[in-house]
Amino acid sequence: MAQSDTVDRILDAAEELFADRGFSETSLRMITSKAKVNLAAVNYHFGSKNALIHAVFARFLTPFSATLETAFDELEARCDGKPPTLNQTLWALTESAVRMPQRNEKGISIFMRLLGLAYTQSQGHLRKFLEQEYGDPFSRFMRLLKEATPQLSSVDRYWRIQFMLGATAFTMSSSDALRDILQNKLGVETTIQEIAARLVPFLAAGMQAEDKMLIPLSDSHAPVA
Amino acid sequence: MAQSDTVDRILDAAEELFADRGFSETSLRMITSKAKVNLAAVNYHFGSKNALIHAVFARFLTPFSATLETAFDELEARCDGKPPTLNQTLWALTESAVRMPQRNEKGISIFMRLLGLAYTQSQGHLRKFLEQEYGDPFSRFMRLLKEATPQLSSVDRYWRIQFMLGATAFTMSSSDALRDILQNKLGVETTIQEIAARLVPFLAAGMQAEDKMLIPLSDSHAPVA
DNA sequence: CAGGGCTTCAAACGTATGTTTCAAACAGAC
DNA sequence: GTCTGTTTGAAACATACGTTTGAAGCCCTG
Repeated sequence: MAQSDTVDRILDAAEELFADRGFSETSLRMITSKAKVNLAAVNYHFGSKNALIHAVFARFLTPFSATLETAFDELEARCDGKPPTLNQTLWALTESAVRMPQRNEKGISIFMRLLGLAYTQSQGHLRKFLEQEYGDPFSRFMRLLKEATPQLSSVDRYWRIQFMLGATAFTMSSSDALRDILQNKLGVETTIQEIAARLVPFLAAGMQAEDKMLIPLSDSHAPVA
Repeated sequence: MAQSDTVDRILDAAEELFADRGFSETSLRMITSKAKVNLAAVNYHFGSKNALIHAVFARFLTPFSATLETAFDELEARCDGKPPTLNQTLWALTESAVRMPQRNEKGISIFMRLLGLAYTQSQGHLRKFLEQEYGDPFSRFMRLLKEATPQLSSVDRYWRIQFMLGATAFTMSSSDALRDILQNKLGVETTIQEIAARLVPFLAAGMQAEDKMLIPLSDSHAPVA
């Protein structure tokens, strides 16, 4: 450790605590004591708690978005001209995520949980930050999805993308807990790769569902009270 | 207003603020000032902030779980003997939710968001409360899902249920924001009923997806770093 | 109208938070 | 070794929080 590793220790501790407890519920004192650094170190190195949150995301998202862009480049080159299929697009994303160099065994699942929290907790500053810094690869992914599902109307596609995001973020964000439950109930071990292998076909099938299911909701029974 | 409506005003304000900002991010002072009641009223009427959170959930969930049990009763009666199909089960749940008497125009979507938050934010006390008070209808729903998908292995079913929960909780939990985006981008209004009408076929299709997609993830490219 | 149980109110309490301060410790260059 | 800029340290700051207090107000019964 030629130069101080204070910054990394703070990031490690913050990442884990944020993932476990959310942003507002994690205090700087928890972070600094877990990281075994002085309380003031966060404000010294990052400026503020919000800036620390941004840094936690940036440490993962910056290399990830680069990997993702490369994967999309390769995919589009391989398909030259023709738009990639839905499955190809989803797998490009999934593989990029799974193949990211991971800091520890928790790796990707911690980060999925953080992404889920970012989407869920209102935290306006985070939303703005992510949009600003990583809007491009996201837009590109959206464009690929659009080209892969030309049969869908814009509105249908929009909602189904939200459903995919939800299933993914939610599952990955609690995958540790879910894996534990599965382990206890059915005695089965599950890797994050296996979860992805189950998730992608689920998403693809939902995305390509045929019917819109226009059964009127409000008229099928007499209204209540 | 024969007797004071303080309790209801607090519940209304809390419900909306919790849905907008989350639990930790909503202070009692925000709630009481929005409800135009004294700060101490919350602790007087409910005992604590956590108890207020429980009360907000109970006000909706108690009648809802009753409605849901009835819907399941009717469904099982209609199918006498044979297990209800996946679509029937999902629609029984959805209709019960949509047909709940609603306090205002936001109605169900506020509550969906709250349910999503309950699942997402760690809030141990809430988890415990919900499990204890409303675990039965939830277990019944799970049993129906199991009987409706006998072709799935326990493990597959387990994960796909998680995917469904995720898509639902996530979408509902941010449905206001999503609707706003849709409104701005495509100029489309969307009701919660329409979202449900799009979500259910997505879930059903995903739940019944054929293949397990056993493409090995790690071998399709050279590993990174 | 007098009394008593609810309910409201303003104020304060203790605690926890994010942030700032400023002196001490440290590093590398000369 | 001394100096300079960077990093750490203990302590304090101001603020916001959930909760408690005790007096005042209210409404109904007798």
